[in-house]
Amino acid sequence: MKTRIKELRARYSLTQAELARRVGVRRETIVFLEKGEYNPSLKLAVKICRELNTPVEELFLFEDNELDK
Amino acid sequence: MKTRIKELRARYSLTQAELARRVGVRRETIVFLEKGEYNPSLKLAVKICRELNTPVEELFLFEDNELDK
DNA sequence: ACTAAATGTTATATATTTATAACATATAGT
DNA sequence: ACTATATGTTATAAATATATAACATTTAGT
Repeated sequence: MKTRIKELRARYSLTQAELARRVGVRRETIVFLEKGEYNPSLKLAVKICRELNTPVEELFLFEDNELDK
Repeated sequence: MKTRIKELRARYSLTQAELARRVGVRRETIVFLEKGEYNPSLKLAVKICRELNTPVEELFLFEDNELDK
């Protein structure tokens, strides 16, 4: 999974720490998410989307073969 | 969290078992999701959305106070 | 070059999702 | 009423997200 969190976060001049604080997780969690190293809960994903004013499908990008099985 | 999975699933005449099969989880997982009893992974949420031709934000409905903290 | 702040890394613990299995109830067709 | 299929329930195990803490590296400002 790829994500545009880092890009959007920069656009709003938010630090990882500040974004983490706003959505109620640890900064390390944001680091892992930005690296695409894990698959957040839907609730966390939606919270981040709201902070970054971006729809879920635009912030989190799945390759096609990642979704079918 | 509320969800319209059950409603949309009915619209497409899919059983829980068939939807589960298509998105690669157990039927029980669909049951729990339809009851809003848990917060799926983003990947699972997106898979279900694709099967039901519905954007994430329309299939999974969070109360406002559920997201801010 | 120094400093402070931001970002990245790693290891371990805890919480929550998901799998599995077995059974119970409901619904529809005959 | 019987049967098959769909849905719901419960308990336990396994997998994975997230928390926590401590430290390392990078970046920006002075």
